[in-house]
Amino acid sequence: MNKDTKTIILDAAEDLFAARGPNGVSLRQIIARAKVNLAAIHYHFGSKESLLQAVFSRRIVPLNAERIALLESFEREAGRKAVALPKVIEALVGPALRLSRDPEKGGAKFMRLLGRCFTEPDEKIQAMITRQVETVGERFMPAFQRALPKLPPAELMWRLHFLVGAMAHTMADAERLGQYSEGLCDPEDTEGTIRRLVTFLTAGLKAKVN
Amino acid sequence: MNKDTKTIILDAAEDLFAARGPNGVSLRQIIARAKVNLAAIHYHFGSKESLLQAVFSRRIVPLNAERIALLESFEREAGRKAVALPKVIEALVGPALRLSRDPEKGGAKFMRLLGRCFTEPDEKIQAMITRQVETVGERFMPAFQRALPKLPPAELMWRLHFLVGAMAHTMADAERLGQYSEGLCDPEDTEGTIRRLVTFLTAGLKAKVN
DNA sequence: GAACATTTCAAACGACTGATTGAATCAATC
DNA sequence: GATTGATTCAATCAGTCGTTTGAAATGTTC
Repeated sequence: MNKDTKTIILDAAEDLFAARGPNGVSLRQIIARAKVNLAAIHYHFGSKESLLQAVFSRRIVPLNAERIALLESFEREAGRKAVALPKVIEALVGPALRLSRDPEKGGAKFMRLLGRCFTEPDEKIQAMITRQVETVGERFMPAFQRALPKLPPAELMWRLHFLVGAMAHTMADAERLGQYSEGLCDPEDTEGTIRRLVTFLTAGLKAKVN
Repeated sequence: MNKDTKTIILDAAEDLFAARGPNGVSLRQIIARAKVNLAAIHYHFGSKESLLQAVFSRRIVPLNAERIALLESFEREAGRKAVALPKVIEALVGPALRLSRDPEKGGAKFMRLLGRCFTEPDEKIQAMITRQVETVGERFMPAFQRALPKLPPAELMWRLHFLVGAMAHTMADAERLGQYSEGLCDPEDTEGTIRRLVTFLTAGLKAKVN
C-alpha cells in the first residue's frame, strides 16, 4: 500500500506542526520522525504547504460533519421546537473537544494545531479556516437564533466570537491549565471540560444585553 | 539619540511579528522596513529572540501595571467590600483592549502579537507569558475569589481559562468579526467591545455549577 | 520473466537564514 | 582638534530551507 507512507508522513507532520507551528517545523524534521525520504513529501503531496493542507483537512472535514450530524439529531429530538441553547453549544464544541481525547483521530495534537490555526497568519490557511467556519456557521447560526430569539443578531455575532475564542483556547491549551492550577483542574477529563465549557458559554450567550 | 534606532527596529519588528508571526519574519525583512543595517539588530538586541522579547516586554509590563492599578483603584472604591465581578473583569480585559486602540502604544498590531503569543510554541516566549500571567494572576485571583465566594476554586480556574481564551481571541482577531458579520459588528468600537465582553464573561463566571 | 509503472533513494540546487567580522563613521570629552 | 567610545556599514560566515533530479528499487501486468 502506498497509503502507508502518506499516512506516516501525515501523522508525523501533524505531530510537529501542532507542537511547533507550521513555520517552526522543517520538512527534514518531519522526514526524520516519519523515517522516510525527503523527496517522498514532494512525491506524495507536492509541497510543504500542500502537506499542511492535507494534514488539516484530513481531520476538519469529518469533524465538521460530526458537528452538523449531532445538531441535526438534536433537531429531530426537539421536533418543531427550537433546540435548547446548551445542546446547540454542545453540538459545536463537543465533537471538537472529544476528538482531542481520541488518539486514533489525531488526539490532542491535532486540536492544538486547529486551535493554533485560528491565529495563523498564513493566507492559505486562513482561507481554509474561513471556508470551514462559514460551512459550520451557516448551519449553526439559525439554530443559535432560534435558541436565542430575543438576542439581536449583532450581539449574537459578538458572543459567538467570544465563544470561538474560549473554545479554541481550550482546545489548544488545556494542558497548561493543569500546570497553572497545580493539579486542581484535570484537562484529561474531556467530558468534564465539555460540561464546564457548555455551562460557561450558555450563561454568557444568555446574558442580558446592557 | 541612539534610542531612535532601537525604537525604529522595535516598531518595525512589532509590526511584522504581529502580522506574520515571529517564525514567519526574517531579520532582513525587519531591517528593510526599519531601513537600518542588519548588524544593528545584533548590536542593539543581541539576537532575534532577544529582539522578540524586547518587542514583547516593552508593552506587556506597562499593560499589566495598568491592570493592577485599575484593580486597586476599584478596591479603594469598594472599601471593605469585595469589588463587583464586572469591575474585576473590566480591570483585566479593559486595559488590554483599550491598548489596541492607541496607535501610540502599538495599537492593534501589538494586541495581535500578544494574542498570538498565547499559542506560540517557542519555549522562551512561553516562559515569559507564564511569568506575566502569574504576576497578574496572583493579584487578580483573590479578587475573583472574593467576587465569587461560592464558586469552588477549581471551577474558577476553569472559567478563568475560558475567559483568557475569549479575551485573547478578541484581541488577536476582532477584525475578522467585521468581515464575518458583514459590517453588523464594528471591531473599532473598543468601549463597546469591552462592554460586551465584560457582560459575556460576567455571566459565564457567575453560571450555576452543574 | 520481460516490460511497465510506481515508489524510494542519495545527492545536489540556489536561495535564504541568523550571526559575525573589521573597517568606516559619528559623537562627545578633554 | 586629537582621542576615545558608541554606532553604522558592507561583506561574508556556515548552516538550513524547500525543492528538484535522475538513478535505483519495488511492485504490477501480461
